[in-house]
Amino acid sequence: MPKKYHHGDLKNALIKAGVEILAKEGVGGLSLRKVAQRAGVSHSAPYAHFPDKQSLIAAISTEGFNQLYAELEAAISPYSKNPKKQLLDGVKAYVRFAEENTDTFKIMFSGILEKEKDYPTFVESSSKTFSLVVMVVQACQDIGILPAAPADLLAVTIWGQIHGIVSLALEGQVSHTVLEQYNVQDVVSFAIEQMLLRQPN
Amino acid sequence: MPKKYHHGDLKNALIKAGVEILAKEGVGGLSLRKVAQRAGVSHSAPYAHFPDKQSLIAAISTEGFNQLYAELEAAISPYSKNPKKQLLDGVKAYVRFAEENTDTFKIMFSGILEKEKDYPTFVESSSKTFSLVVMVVQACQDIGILPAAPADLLAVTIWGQIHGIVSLALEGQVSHTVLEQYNVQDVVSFAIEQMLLRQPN
DNA sequence: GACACAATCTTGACGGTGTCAAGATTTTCG
DNA sequence: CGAAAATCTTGACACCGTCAAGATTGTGTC
Repeated sequence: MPKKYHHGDLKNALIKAGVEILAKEGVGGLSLRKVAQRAGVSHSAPYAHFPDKQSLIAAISTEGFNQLYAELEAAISPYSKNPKKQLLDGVKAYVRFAEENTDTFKIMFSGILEKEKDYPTFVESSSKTFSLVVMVVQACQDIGILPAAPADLLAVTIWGQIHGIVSLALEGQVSHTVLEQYNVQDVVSFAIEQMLLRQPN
Repeated sequence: MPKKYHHGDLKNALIKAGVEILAKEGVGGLSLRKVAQRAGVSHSAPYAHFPDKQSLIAAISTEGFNQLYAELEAAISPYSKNPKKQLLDGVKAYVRFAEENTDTFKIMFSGILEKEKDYPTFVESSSKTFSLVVMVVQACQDIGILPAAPADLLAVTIWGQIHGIVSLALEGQVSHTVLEQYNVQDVVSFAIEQMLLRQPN
């Protein structure tokens, strides 16, 4: 429980302010000075907690991955005995997260953060999330609805597919021919069904 | 053939300068003023040809899509009687383009351009490229190596998959578990093979 | 409890950025 | 040839990330 001591616990307030600005003004509107102002401190107060803007972005992205992890976890955990539902619901949760947090999603995946591997907590949050995907994929392989293959390789394939469709849709790259008839969730559901093996029942 | 009249044909020189800066300094290093300087004109000369920075970015992205289209076309056209090879080689060309033009690729797909639909030539170039994918997918369906489904829907699925894997890899999001053992081309090839139907021979 | 030290925050400055207005120069065209 | 339009320069503005110097507040030690 962080108590206020000087002005409050800035670090987190700055991250929160960043997320809010991101949601309100988009990636282009995110500046250190605006974040500082929204947190009620002067323009270079953030430098007591983040060495530069990239660092703040890394923190916001990390927060995003933590939230994504939590939502995936929540979508998956009720069905530990039903891997197929885990896969379908997990994917739905992923799409929902991207749609509801468009700009956080962008900042997490669109290369705005330039040297990801310099931020260990970011790397950890992101690979923890990936390991969730691997687990579900593995469970699906065990019951024979996904083909036999290295689980991490297959996981990249599946995650990549969902991620790619969502990204293209977010970019408005898909709209004309397809998205007028289907929405993103539908396209993604279709994609996953294509990957599932026919059950030999 | 654009002749020099005042200082040369700026518009194109600016686009070219932009691509070069992009390749040399990355997305973060791209500024209107640097572009102008590299083209040998003063800092606000670009405003005679582009209303704002977004417009220049749109032009660079459009150029990128034209190049991508050309490379896909070149990879595909020799095999008009072999859709499977068209699909595999097209995908390889896509990955190669992303790897060789990392930052142009980013600018094309990473939401840096904020209102794509305001730039008709951009929309046209991008959807022309998409239509190539649809064509190949349709040809593959005709010979029964891809499942029956609306061609554009299936095309989004496949393009999305390739695009997602490439994006995640470019972001360094995949490295730890997978990319140490496989490279991007391998992962993508694996993904495509998963989608192909077993021939009933 | 006092005091030195460290953490936190403010103020002010620097160069770089996108954009606009005013004016200079050049091309185009009637 | 001359007027009008296109092109480019100069200069200014607000905003940005970042740094240095100093003020303020909390922490740990005797």
